[in-house]
Amino acid sequence: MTKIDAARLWSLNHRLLMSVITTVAAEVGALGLEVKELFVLSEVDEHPYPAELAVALVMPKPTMTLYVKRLEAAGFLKREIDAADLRKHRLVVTPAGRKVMQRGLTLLADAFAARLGRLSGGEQAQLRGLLEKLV
Amino acid sequence: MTKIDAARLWSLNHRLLMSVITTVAAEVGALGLEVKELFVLSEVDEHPYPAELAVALVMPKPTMTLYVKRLEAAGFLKREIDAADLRKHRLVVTPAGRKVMQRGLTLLADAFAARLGRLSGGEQAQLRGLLEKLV
DNA sequence: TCGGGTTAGTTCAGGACTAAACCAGTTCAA
DNA sequence: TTGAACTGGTTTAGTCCTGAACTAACCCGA
Repeated sequence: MTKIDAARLWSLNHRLLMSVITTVAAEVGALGLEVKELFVLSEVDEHPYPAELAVALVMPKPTMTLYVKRLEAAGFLKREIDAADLRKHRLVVTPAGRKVMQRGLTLLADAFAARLGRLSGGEQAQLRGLLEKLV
Repeated sequence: MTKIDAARLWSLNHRLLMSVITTVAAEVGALGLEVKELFVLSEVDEHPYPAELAVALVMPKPTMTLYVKRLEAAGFLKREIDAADLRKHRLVVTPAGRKVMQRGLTLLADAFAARLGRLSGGEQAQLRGLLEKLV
């Protein structure tokens, strides 16, 4: 694979993602959160602190502060002070948050699945395996 | 593949792209353009009008106006009025623009290739085939 | 040849994002 | 047990981006 081909590949991938985001934006918005907020919410279980989330999702800390604040205001998230380290804000997804999260992820997955539908089951598994090696 | 798995797959992919962007941002910036500007520039040959570019790259028209303006100011792009339709601005990549574009794409491709290096040649070909079916 | 509907591109105002600076709590060497 | 260096998180201030509204040019039917 030549270098320019790799760039082309990258570009293809980027366009795919942007396109999927814009198609679900309206429906996800109806749930009361933005697509990016949905991504944050969906990683809280795995990375329950803002700083960890920022690293995991490749975004600056102040941005994460903002998202957490919004999600908390919307009642999708709660903060608790970590007894072991008083600087840390342990994040907990509320029941309402969990419900919205699952609906949102379903919407997103449906839109992506509409694209994935062009692939066979075996190909989907392949793709997953390849991406996991890359990240 | 369940619905949540599809969302997970999407998330993996997104993270990969963001991560690659941030790693090349500094080097590409040294060339005198932003990563997103590079993407615009690289599609000008194929889509020589701002409106077409906006659709192709999945971004709003006002944003495209801004990028074209910057690229033009930097001397990487020229506008010509289309004789057949006076509303249209036909875009032409200048020699300087072409040089920067190739260097930028190489940087991007190298960064992506560094990730791709984790895959065998056969796997890379697989990935390419899968993504092309998806877009 | 008029005029309603459409498209290309821009402007502007307001919202989204983030770099820099900051405060508070933790850690650890002296 | 200090205090210097570090980490978690927020605030501020300013930049970047985009939805809405606009102008100019095109198209086409009556």
